[in-house]
Amino acid sequence: MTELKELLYPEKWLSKASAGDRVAYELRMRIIAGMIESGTVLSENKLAAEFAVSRSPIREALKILASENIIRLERMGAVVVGLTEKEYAEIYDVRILIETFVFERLVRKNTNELVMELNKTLEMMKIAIKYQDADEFSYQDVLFHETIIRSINHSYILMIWDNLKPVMESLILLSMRSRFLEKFEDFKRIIDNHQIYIDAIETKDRDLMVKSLHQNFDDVQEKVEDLWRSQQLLTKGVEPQND
Amino acid sequence: MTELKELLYPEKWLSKASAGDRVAYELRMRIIAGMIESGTVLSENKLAAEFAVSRSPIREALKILASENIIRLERMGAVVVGLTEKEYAEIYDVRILIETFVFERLVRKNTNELVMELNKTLEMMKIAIKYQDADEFSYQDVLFHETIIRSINHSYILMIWDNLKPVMESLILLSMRSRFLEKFEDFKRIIDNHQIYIDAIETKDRDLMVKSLHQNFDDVQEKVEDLWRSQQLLTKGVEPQND
DNA sequence: TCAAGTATACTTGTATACAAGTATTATAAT
DNA sequence: ATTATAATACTTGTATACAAGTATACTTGA
Repeated sequence: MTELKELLYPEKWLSKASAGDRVAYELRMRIIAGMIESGTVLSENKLAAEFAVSRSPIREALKILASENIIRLERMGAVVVGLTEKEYAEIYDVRILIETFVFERLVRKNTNELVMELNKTLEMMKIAIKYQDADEFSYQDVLFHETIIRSINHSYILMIWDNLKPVMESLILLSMRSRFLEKFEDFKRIIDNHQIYIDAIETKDRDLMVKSLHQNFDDVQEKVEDLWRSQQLLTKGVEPQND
Repeated sequence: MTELKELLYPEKWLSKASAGDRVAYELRMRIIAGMIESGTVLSENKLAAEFAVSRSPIREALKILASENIIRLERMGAVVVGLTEKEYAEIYDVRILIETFVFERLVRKNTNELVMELNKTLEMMKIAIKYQDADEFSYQDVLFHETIIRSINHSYILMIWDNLKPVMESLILLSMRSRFLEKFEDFKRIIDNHQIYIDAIETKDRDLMVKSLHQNFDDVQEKVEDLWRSQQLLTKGVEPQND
């Protein structure tokens, strides 16, 4: 059985996580990065051997990934679904959907506290760029959006975010890591765009918000499409499976 | 330990379900019906004894309910959150959100097949009323909306529905059961309203759709608020807990 | 009486064992 | 050679055991 070599997911983010969560985080990264091909059938026993844990945490991890639509639990084995262009577009849809919903709530609220919090996070992002820390940058980027979503105190919108967040986080991590190597100049634009988002919230300017929201997603999307294209080369023979 | 007396969730819907799923379905019904008060701390061991199964399926059930926001998994014990007026409004929000999204997709598609399917389901609902079968009526009602949502083939919108559906199903079941006893005349209006929904899809009339959608939710909401009021009397001392 | 420490009865997370079911492969009969 | 049947090597779901951690109650000391 293959030993667990290198972790894609930042280890320091897992300090308090259970074995099941660790496996879920790591498997998710591998699937989204294309290291595990679409269509692969995962066996609980094999995974348990590979990750050197028992079946209990593996089952937990598979349940989590299934709820995120990354794998499909079938009678025999968990089938990797992965993210095709279709899924990227769908994630995009849902993000637009919930963030515009949140914005509609925000325009009727006092956003001073939120704006302060977002400014803080934005400063953190700048520091992360300065020290070329892609993981820290990704963390703050995800936190930025989560802060906005949490601010309206809507448990069912938060539920949607909770389901989407792990996949988003993985996408952003992979996107930012490669960008720090290849397209470092992108980050100025990303920072600017987040500033526009803050301004939109502060001035309650819907149009500005939508503009920056789309730009923001395109920033991740663009890189992600590259990612997907390179995946496609690896997995060109695999049949896309739909229900 | 208390033996499992009477099941709130229809047994025949559980034919293929695992023990964990059964427990989840039943616990969900009890929580939503107010039989288990908000704030109650559930113990895995006690539940295992009560449902006469081991801790494994209980853990599975608690994970499911936590992902639906019905309970909160804490360090010691699972705390019942339940549904207050706030949560009802939030569920309503999300339903409006996803069904309007779905409708926007539908206006650009051929909906002949869907409309036929919906007509079939509507006929089923009429039969269920004729034979005063509240559970069957609820089943078809939930199916009606699920059919619409599935029709656009959007896995991430479906993901949201999958998370919302069990709670919706429970709400509708409870609502319809009491209505069959008390307000039988409501059903004509409900049927009419579903017909309007179908017409809206057929003619791709946005305004008609929104109108019927809101009416449809109000139909459940109304009864549900009664339910909540009666719950409130039972649990008036319990502090509502928010994070 | 009250504070501090200790014992105990919980809790969760993980490992392991087993039963029941399902594919796959091998064997036997035509 | 092909089909039917039986053996096997998987699979999942559930029960149980155990370790480590946490709250509660109890005891001991002043």
